[in-house]
Amino acid sequence: MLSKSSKYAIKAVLFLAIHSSEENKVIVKDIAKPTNVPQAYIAKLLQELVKAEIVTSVRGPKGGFYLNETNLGHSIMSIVNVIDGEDKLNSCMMSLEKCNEEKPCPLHFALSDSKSQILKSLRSKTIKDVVKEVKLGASFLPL
Amino acid sequence: MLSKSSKYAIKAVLFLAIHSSEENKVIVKDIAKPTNVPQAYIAKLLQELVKAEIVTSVRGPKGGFYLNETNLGHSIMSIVNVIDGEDKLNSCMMSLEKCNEEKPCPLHFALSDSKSQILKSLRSKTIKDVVKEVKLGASFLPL
DNA sequence: TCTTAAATATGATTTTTATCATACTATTTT
DNA sequence: AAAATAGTATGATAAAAATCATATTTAAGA
Ligand code: FES
Ligand code: FES
Repeated sequence: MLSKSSKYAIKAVLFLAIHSSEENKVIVKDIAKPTNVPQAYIAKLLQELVKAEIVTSVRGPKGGFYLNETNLGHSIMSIVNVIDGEDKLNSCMMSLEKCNEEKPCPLHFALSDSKSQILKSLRSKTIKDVVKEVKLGASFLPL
Repeated sequence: MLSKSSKYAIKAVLFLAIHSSEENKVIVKDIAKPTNVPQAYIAKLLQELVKAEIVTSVRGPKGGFYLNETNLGHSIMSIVNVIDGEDKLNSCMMSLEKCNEEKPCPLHFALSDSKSQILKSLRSKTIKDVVKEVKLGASFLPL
């Protein structure tokens, strides 16, 4: 479904969304431990996210990572796109060049609707949206 | 989503379902080419499927692979289970031990319904069902 | 300005997945 | 019985994904 890397990235971003701010930056070590992701690995993923401007970083002492308002507006999908590439999730379940209604593969009708819904959901849900749910206690950050 | 191996396996099984019978066995070479899967690789996958009794094989000259009536009754999910293992598809999108309603991860509500539908669909659809659709011209085998 | 604490860049290693190769076994045909 | 044709078993290699390691850069603070 999602690569391990994408899952890690989402966990880290959501963790930051909840626990960080410009005045309250978080260093990799303090992201890695609670999210239960190998430190050096999440560091690398964070670098990609910084380049994609999904998270903000500051170097040096008192530095660390946080999400600013713009960052918070990004969709969950955008995280996946940065880490796994644009259309990893989008592709046909049976390796047709492109999944289409004119020449659907045998699994197309069984799966395509649900898959579209998943994509739609990931595209429309922003980091901020998800944080709101977590803060309301409707869902929980896994470790 | 599905591993390459699972996709290959599904393609091969559907190909057999459509083009083979006990009187009309198909040899690996003639599965590999039209399905566009490396021959030695599909051979290996087929062995697993034979062991799992999802396809039938006969050795020696005039031998090959085919699907009998029992084989045709298996679900698409059973193919995936044999190749990728039982709960690769089943797992939480954020690596919670087990995906559950009591302690849902932040993506649970966004995705869980659609995912359940996909699973349900893969579990309920038999090889025979899919073949029927293809024979009616409702869908097509990809290469 | 020097030390220190942080991210960043780069690349090596390990693990997993996919692929390739080859020797072996079973069955048919001659 | 021998030869030929099929799958089967096993393992080697290659490619990709995940993990680990380390040197470099940046900025704060003494
Ligand atoms: S054509 Fe294969 S999933 Fe759409
Ligand atoms: S708890 Fe994560 S998808 Fe259900």
